[in-house]
Amino acid sequence: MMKVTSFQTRQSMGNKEICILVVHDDPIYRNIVAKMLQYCSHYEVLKQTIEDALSTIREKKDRLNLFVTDIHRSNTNGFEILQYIEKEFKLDIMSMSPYENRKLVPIGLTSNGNLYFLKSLSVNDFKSLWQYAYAKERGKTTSDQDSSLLDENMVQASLGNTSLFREVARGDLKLKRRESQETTEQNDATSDDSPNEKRQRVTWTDWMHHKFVEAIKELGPERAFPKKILELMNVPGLTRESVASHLQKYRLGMRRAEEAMQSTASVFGSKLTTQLEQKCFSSSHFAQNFNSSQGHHLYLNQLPHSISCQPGSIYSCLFHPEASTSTSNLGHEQLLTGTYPYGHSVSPFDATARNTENLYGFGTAQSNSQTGLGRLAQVDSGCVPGTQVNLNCETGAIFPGICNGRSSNAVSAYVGYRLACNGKSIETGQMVVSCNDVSAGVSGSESLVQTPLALGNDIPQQQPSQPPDLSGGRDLEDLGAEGEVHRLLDATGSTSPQFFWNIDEFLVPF
DNA sequence: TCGCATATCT
DNA sequence: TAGATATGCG
Repeated sequence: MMKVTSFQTRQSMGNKEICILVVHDDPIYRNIVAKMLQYCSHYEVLKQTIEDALSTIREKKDRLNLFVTDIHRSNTNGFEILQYIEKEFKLDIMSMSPYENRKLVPIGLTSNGNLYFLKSLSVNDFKSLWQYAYAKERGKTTSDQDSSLLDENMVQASLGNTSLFREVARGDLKLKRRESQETTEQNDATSDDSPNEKRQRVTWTDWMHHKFVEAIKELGPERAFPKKILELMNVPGLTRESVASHLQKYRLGMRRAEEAMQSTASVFGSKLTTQLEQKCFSSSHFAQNFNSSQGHHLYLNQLPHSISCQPGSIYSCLFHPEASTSTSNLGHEQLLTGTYPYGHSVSPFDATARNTENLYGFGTAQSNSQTGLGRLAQVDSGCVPGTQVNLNCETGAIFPGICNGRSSNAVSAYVGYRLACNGKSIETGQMVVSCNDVSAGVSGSESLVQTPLALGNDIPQQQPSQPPDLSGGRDLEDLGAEGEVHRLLDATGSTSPQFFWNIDEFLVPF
């Protein structure tokens, strides 16, 4: 696959340079966007108000490759402008919205082959924009094949958190692929066009890996050979060698996973889980909470970091409500695990449903799946190795003390956590969880607000002490499961990041 | 053509 | 620098 760098671009394009026009009424925003584009692409970037832009477009029509604007414009209707420019000048348009309004996506994408960003552009988006312009330009002059792959690279690189855009863009890509495939069917995409040239490095995007996994599923593990996978994947330009290489890595990951699962199962599955469960279930508060039809449960949506996801790895998270105000009965330390399948984060609850499908089964009792306690789950086979996955741990009944608090005051707790991968600590930290009185019978009144880190004043004064330093990656086995629990129980105080969470958004009734 | 070891790249 | 990807060989 063609990997675009500015050097290559300049070479391949000869004297022709990319020209991008940024149009925005706000001069500050205009300057920022233009500067970013210039910084990332080194190509000519013009910045103008819409009034000037129209004449510029007329003037430089042949040189312009990309038109960047904002559909939320104060004075003018952004969509009308898009339509006008597209019709008149047949330009590629990149539109964006500062608001995450999904309803606007289809409108933003009505233009032919355009991009739409749900949110304002990020640095990564900028880095990709000029590649898009380049790919488009190149598509005009050369075969569609490379540019279609480039398009996807760009899409991948520019995604950020805009998952909806990902879907839409991919749909668009698929269409393009189909079209280009029809026209280039005769050309064998896997053959080298120039024998002595080094093969371009393939970037295995989420999308490609997904197809790869789908192909393996279809063929079955025994018959999943590179050639067959390649055929099923049907990705122009992809070679059998690349697939073979990817398959090798994939199998290696699976093998490691199996081993890890076995060793981790023995540690977590028996000793630690049992011990913790006994503690939790012996608590009357916990039982009350658990039996409540309202099910007051706090969910920590996203731990304050993401992890590098490996297929088959088992991630676990041990929580410890460290301290609280007004509310007694904290101190349940519980083991919680999450499952992180392809492209998503799912809760332990989801994992139950998915377990039979594409996750490796992992022995958990029914009670576990309901509470989220003691669950161990595995990254499913479709997980893209090395991708950053947001940990999305639901703590479920982790904080029964808080949830069943009798106090009319807001309550909060410091929660220490230790993340482990395959039994090995990968991070420790803590966060603050707080909510209003949610004593029995009151539901939905929880009000946790995610607070920017900078607002230090909003962080309750009561400071826990230092959490244990487990960052050295010691094995659970080294410490012994019991020892590990005690270390966490000792966790106190820190200046590390603290978070509030809006649990209303994440409350899921049983 | 496959799978593995290892080189190369990023 | 490690992890991702390419390459060479039986």
